Amino acid sequence: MAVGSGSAPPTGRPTRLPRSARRKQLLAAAQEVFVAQGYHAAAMDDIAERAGVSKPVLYQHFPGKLELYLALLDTHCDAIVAQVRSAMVGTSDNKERVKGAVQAYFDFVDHESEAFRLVFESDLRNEPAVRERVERVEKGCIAAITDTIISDTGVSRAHAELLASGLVGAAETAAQFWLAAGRKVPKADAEALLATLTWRGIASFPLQGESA
Amino acid sequence: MAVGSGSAPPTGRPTRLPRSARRKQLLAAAQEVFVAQGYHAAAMDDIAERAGVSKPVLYQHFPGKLELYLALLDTHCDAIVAQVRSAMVGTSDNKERVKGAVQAYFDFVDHESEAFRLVFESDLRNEPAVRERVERVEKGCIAAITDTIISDTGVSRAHAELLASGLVGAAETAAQFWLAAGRKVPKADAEALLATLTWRGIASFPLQGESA
DNA sequence: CTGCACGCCGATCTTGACCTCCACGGAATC
DNA sequence: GATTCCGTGGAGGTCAAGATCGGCGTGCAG
Repeated sequence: MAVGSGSAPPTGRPTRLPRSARRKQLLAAAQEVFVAQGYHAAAMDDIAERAGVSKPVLYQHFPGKLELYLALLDTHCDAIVAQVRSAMVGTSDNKERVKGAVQAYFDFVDHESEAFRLVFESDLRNEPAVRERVERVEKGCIAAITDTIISDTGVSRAHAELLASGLVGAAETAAQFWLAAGRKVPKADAEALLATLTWRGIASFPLQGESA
Repeated sequence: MAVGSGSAPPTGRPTRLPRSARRKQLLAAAQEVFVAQGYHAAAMDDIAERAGVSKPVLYQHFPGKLELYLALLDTHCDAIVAQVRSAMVGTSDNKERVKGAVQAYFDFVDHESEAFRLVFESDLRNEPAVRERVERVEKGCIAAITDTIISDTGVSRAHAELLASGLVGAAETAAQFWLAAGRKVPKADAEALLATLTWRGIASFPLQGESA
């Protein structure tokens, strides 16, 4: 959208650009198209046109469609995992941890570009490279929460993983639903609601341990 | 796999079949391939070969690849919604309702054919017809739970929907994770664990504010 | 016994999308 | 101010996959 020296006119000056800026612009255009159309429906022609350049330029920056998609994916995969991890290590108050993790999912989904669709709604999970990334995100988030659950409750790893996956699923699905429903509920309220739901669910599990 | 009169030999007599049986066999073969490979990666050749017939027969039974997929999808979409609905109306004990809904998801996922992937992991959400089906499942399950939440807690519809989406997401994600992890935990234990988690989460909502 | 009808298969066509080749235009240099 | 160079643009090749036509063999009616 925002190209350094204004948007590319349909026809006129071909706007020469330094390589780095061009690449960033191509990534932005690709993200818009991939998010809007999905991987398969998105054509390289569309991406090139969206960026205001021709296809060869695209292929001078990325070897192929898959690599372009993976570059985008990698950009966002780290973000959500890092946020959840940071929510875990940022405090020792478990209630705050839950709140932080829920907020991480809502922030991720609330990002204007809707880039979360690349991760949560990818139509390329069969591709091993994509599958690996997506699973790493899910596993990473679950693992972070799992460790916290284990060390604070003492339940078995298998059970802790199941609980963690449940919490992750709640946050993820609710965040997506909140967005799909048009943000009818204020973001802070939605986050608080989900945080309360998940916190009440998990809080009593420290059986004989701390009671909040 | 099991064809009425034994498996189709690689070469021999081409096993003539009545139309109805042939259709069911084609649907079964298509389901296996779609589940294993996803929609895009699945080729009509693969499906035909899996069924032991040639492509023209496939097109004599279904107008195209999309219609074949939709036929499969319709078969399974109703199942999960009906199960969740039945869990809601089958009792007035909310704890049992939660247990029943969780069990519905685990049963759905535990079905041998792994047909749940057609609904939960479809790589064709861009297709409006598919999108409509999948969203109807999600919306339907959420709606069923939402109504129960509203009538038993009195929270606003928007908030109840968010809570319901959270519960649905927890059950769905946990069930899938449980399966992906290789059923390490006995099914009944996993169901009980998730039922406890979600029940504890939702149980104290009646008459309670959100800021604990 | 013989002609007929029907379901099935091998081989083919076509579309559409990813990925490269020949002409043009501005910028730096002497 | 002319030349050379490099990046851009439109037109085309290739290939995979969905969709389809003439031949064949089997079982049945007459």
